[in-house]
Amino acid sequence: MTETRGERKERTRRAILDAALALLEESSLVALSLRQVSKQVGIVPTGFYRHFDSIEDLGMALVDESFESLRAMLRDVRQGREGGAPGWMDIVDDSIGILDEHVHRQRSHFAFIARERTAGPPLVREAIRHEIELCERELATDLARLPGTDRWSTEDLRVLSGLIVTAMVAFAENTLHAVGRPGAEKLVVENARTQLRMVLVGALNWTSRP
Amino acid sequence: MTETRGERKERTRRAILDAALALLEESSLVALSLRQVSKQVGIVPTGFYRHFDSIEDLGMALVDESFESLRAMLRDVRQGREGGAPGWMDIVDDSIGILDEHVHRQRSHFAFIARERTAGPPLVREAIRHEIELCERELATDLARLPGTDRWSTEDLRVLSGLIVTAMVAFAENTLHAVGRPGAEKLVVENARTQLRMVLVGALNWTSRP
DNA sequence: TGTACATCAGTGAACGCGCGTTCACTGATGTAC
DNA sequence: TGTACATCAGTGAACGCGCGTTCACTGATGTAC
Repeated sequence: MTETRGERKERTRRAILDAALALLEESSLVALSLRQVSKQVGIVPTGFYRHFDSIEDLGMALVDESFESLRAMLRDVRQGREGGAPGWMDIVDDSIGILDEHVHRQRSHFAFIARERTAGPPLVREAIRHEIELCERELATDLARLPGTDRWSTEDLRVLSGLIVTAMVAFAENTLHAVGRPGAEKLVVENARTQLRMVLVGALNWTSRP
Repeated sequence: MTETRGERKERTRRAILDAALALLEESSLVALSLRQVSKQVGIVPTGFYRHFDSIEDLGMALVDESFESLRAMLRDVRQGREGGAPGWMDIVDDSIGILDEHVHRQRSHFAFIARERTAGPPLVREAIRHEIELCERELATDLARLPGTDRWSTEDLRVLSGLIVTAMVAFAENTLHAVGRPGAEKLVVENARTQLRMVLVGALNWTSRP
């Protein structure tokens, strides 16, 4: 034997998560059955319970790992910005490029979040909402560190972050919808780029009320 | 008899739509069963087929009537702007106020669209996407009529419309989430107001590339 | 190293339930004459 | 106005199916001595 019992169990767990992610590109958590997932994995339905209490429980695990990979991407975005002080517009272009690439590489994770954000079981919806709020907060902190934001109140920085995150969520959704149609994909990227530039022009000309 | 057969049929159809809307505040189309709806209406399951071919068909009818009422609201927004030339910021305040009121009055319609936009059956998703795109186009036309947009390319006007519509969709979703918590509701409105102002500051300082 | 026992991932049968859909029907409403 | 027939919204029984969950199980892996 080259594999311990724990490793084998982890492999099955992974297979369940992957099977669910694949099925969830077409369906939604609330319409996904434990038997569909088990069948896809190649285990008997009752075997599912060795790994998760319910489909909703599995959904929570998917939220965790989706945002783990998203956070890794956001670190990339920040890191790409360190050393050197590129212009605002370069930041926009780089960030959108990285997000675009990440959506393609983690397509099923983004499809999952986009869908369950509004349609998932209440606990899953709440977890996703919470994670997105954390992203907004982190973005606000980042923005506060950039030069030129001294005239901004903390409140306005958070509002701006909310706007940017909303636009980026929409960008990710549009990218998913355009996947496989190169012309459409390029248009979606251009669209997001311009939108973010518009928001930044607004930001640079903004002064928080006293 | 005071009611014709056609009137009675229409009344049942209306009851089915209303029952579905009520159930869909909690659930999603793909998890909604014909039997749940029939039970709520008080007819036998097979009676459903006299009015709709399937749950998906019922969903398409709900998309139609949701956007019909949304369009009525957008007419209000435009009308409120006629006669007199209020400042940009007044337009923002008025528009958000009207949208906010409408979301409250047609809560179930908005909840339906928010959910099925990403989670519905493919045909329903496509129909909603199409309707939202129409809204973007109409907004672009409206913006083109306003003074100060002469330096804008047609393309940039559409991109700006997309950004505004995205922000308004997010606003409607946030409002739904905040319903019943007055403090949160007020915050959501303030948030949307500020975001739209930021976008407009960006717009007023924007010049399309030659 | 060998043995005896414990753990536990995955099995397989069985259950009651809600599902969509079929079909033949009923009886009030509508229409033609 | 009265009669004979057509329409059709809603009924009710029946079907086969996939569902989540229970339970007792198997047999390979892990552990204690």
